[in-house]
Amino acid sequence: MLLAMSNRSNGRKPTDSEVKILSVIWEHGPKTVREVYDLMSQKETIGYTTVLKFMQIMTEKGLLNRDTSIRPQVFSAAQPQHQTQHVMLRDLVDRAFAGSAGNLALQALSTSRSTPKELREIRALLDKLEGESL
Amino acid sequence: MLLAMSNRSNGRKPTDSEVKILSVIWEHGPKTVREVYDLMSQKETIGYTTVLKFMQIMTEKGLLNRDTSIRPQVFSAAQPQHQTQHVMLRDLVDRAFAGSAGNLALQALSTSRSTPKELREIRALLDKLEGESL
DNA sequence: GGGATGGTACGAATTCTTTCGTAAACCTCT
DNA sequence: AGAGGTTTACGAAAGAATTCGTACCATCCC
Repeated sequence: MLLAMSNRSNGRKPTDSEVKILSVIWEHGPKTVREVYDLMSQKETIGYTTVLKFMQIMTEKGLLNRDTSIRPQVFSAAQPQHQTQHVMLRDLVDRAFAGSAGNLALQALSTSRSTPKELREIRALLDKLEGESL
Repeated sequence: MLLAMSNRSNGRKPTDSEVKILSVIWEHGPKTVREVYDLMSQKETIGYTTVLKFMQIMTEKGLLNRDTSIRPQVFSAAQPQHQTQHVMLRDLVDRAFAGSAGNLALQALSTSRSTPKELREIRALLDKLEGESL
């Protein structure tokens, strides 16, 4: 049986800004607002309270969890990275690739370099998928 | 040598609504506003003038071309489908997959069924890519 | 030609996203 | 305890994207 959706975020894809913040946390682990701000401002100009506001909104939406027991509050991703990626991928596949994930994968591989390791992993997955469909 | 970008659209990714309209035209070929509207309203509730407005904006942005010589004007995609897909893919890879297209492809394949034909094509592409990197 | 029908342009309201100022709350240090 | 610095909450402005009403224009048919 399915779990009721805990809040309005789960099915809905995060906005561009939300993904930027999630990326920081995915890469560096749970962080305070200031830490996220410091990391983000290396790459772009953004205000501290802007980052704060996003993280508050994301907490409301259920994209982030926060530990309010300690003082600079620490925020972590509420959903596993792969799950959020999956939501975004599905959205893109449906909207722009007529539902064909295979076609999307094909384009992704053909238009940008991948590492040999990734290529091996994909081949292994392919072996597995084709094995299943016999 | 490179062509100057004809307008502000080319590097910028289309909005969600714009992609919906592009998808219709990609799938069915050049269409009038009414035709696009008819196709879209099968799947969702949307007003005729809303669709019209989008198609006008998209024409300004250079996403669509229109033939004004005939009366119900016919709109066609100004960019090849794969190019627009590429822009969106790159955006997603950069924002949510830390730049790794291979990782994106892997997720796309593992989370949704692909047809045997697609799998064969991907394998062929893999062969080609790995051949190159020797 | 003139009214009916359908197409096109325009402008504006609405909603969602992004941005940040300001002030209140909290913590540290003396 | 209180000053000074940092963190958090709040609200609202600015900007984008979406939506549609209304009015103007073209075409078709009598």
